[in-house]
Amino acid sequence: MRVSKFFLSTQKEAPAEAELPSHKLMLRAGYIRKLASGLYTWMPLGLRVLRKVENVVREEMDKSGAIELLMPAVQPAELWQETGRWEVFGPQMLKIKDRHAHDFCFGPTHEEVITDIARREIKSYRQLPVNFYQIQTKFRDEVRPRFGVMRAREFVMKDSYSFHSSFESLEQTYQVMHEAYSRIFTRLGLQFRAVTADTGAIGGSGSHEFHVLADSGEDALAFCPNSDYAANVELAEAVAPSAPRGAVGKPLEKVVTPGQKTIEEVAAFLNVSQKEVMKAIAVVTGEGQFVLLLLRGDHTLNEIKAGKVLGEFRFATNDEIEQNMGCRPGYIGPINASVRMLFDRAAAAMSNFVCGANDDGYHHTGANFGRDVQLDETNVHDLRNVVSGDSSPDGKGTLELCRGIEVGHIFQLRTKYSEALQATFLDESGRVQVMEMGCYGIGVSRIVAAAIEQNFDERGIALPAGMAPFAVAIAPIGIKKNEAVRNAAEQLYAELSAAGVEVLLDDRDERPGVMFADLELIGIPHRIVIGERGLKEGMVEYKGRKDAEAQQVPLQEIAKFVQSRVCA
RNA sequence: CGGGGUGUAGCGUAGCCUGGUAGCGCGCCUGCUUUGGGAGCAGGAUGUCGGGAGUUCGAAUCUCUCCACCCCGACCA
Repeated sequence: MRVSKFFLSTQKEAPAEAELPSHKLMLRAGYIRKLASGLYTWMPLGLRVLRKVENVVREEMDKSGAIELLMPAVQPAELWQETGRWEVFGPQMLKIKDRHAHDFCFGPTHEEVITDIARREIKSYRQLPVNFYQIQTKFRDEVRPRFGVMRAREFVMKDSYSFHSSFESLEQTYQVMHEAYSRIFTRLGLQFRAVTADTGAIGGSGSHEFHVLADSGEDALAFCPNSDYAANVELAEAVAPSAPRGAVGKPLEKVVTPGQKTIEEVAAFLNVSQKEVMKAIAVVTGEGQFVLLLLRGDHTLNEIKAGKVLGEFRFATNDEIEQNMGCRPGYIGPINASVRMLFDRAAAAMSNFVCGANDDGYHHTGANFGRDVQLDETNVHDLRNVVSGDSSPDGKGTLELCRGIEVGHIFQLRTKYSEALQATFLDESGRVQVMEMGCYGIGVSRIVAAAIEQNFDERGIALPAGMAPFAVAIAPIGIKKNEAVRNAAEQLYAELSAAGVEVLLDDRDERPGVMFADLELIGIPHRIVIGERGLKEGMVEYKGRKDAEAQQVPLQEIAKFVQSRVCA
């Protein structure tokens, strides 16, 4: 491709709207342009990158035995009503009406449609297992789209759905997909980690998320460096402290703590560590029950874990706290509280601790279970987020935390959708059985942003070879004026093109600095500079995008030289 | 949806407090010069100052209102 025949649109300064490096760079490099919040045009350059990702995904899916199809983006309400998700999915689903006022949605996902296909097409165990996939545009009306295509409303997703005659078969395909996903992210040159994940509302027995590791990631991940334990912090188990609870050593005292409401303030005021303060969080369940959740002061509540114990819940309002506790938030505590209380495992192991006295402006010190607070073991649960240094649930060391961008998620759906939509088949003995299902998603467009988040420097995008928009760029200096330069550039361009290398010839006759800056910004992995100076010696210059220094290569050898690097 | 913030040329911004001719850098167009790290000189084009209403002799500036966008929280690939 010649730059003069292509469409580059680079900018020196990033629009003020962008925050993340990947978002800024994608805008500056002309990969994407925003149409509206969460809606982006993939410009020619960015589209090439998106297609690279799609192709790797497609190849590996095909290799794994999955079969590609393409479902409509617009789906009728009836199907969603059958599974009950028309209401459940909520405002995240873009609902539309056609000219006959019939309800449709722009598909946020395709379980309903594919299960409808399965129930119509699959009659016999002989047709199972089967794994369908598509690469397609989804729309989810995100509460807060952000970070460019990282969390867009319209995005490209690879979604696949497998159908099985038995759970064992589902587990097998699940494993195959796990391996296929690992190959995909490896081939794309990404640092990633697979973690066990919360299945959320989808349910089922197993779920893994694939995360591209990046400090800007929205998810916190816990992993054990000594074993293969890795889990989303949403799910990672905080095991009970191994040390037994300390002995009662102090008398209970009520101390004045005027204006000291937060754990930080109270700990500093009383000159104790936050670990010695008990945190009380007031919530109200879906049934309207007021509940106090007790955690160690330095820990944070894991709302998903709490939800598993309580069901639906929300944080209590200040008025509700005053009504139930007789004091303002900031001073609530477990002593003499006549409300339901749930203790985190670590909180239950505290002794001689500080807690709110349920009296405005007062806390207790020297509080202890048994003497001051009755502890029923059935009220002790894992309620908190794990922190770095916690024991690994597999007992093989301590946990570390890192951040990740979720780019893939695989689920064992079991029969949730097949049952609702009556996707059944006849087994070997002629009995009607409900199909087992798995589903597997990859955020294709998100991968582009995540990859840039992991591969950039102060000069711009430095994508791994497998994703770069072009493999090689030729930058001839003074192409219009200098015939030798022009000929050498044209010849090399023809030679590399003929060899099947994706090569970009910068024939704009720009100044060197402009070409270099653009080629580095847009993320071309290999650059060949052809100038009058070197040409006199029969040399051209090669520089890898991540190299510190350029090197001189004889013109005669440069094609082979660069090809070996492109393929490497 | 709650909280915070921003809207001035394609991009980045000054001006707003204290009302009076809308400015700068980059980019764009023309010409000449220049060609190994975002060139120089000269000339030029581009603004419903987010929309509407109000106050005022006069509004980018003050008031109200709507809208859009961004950031922080609950969802997800």
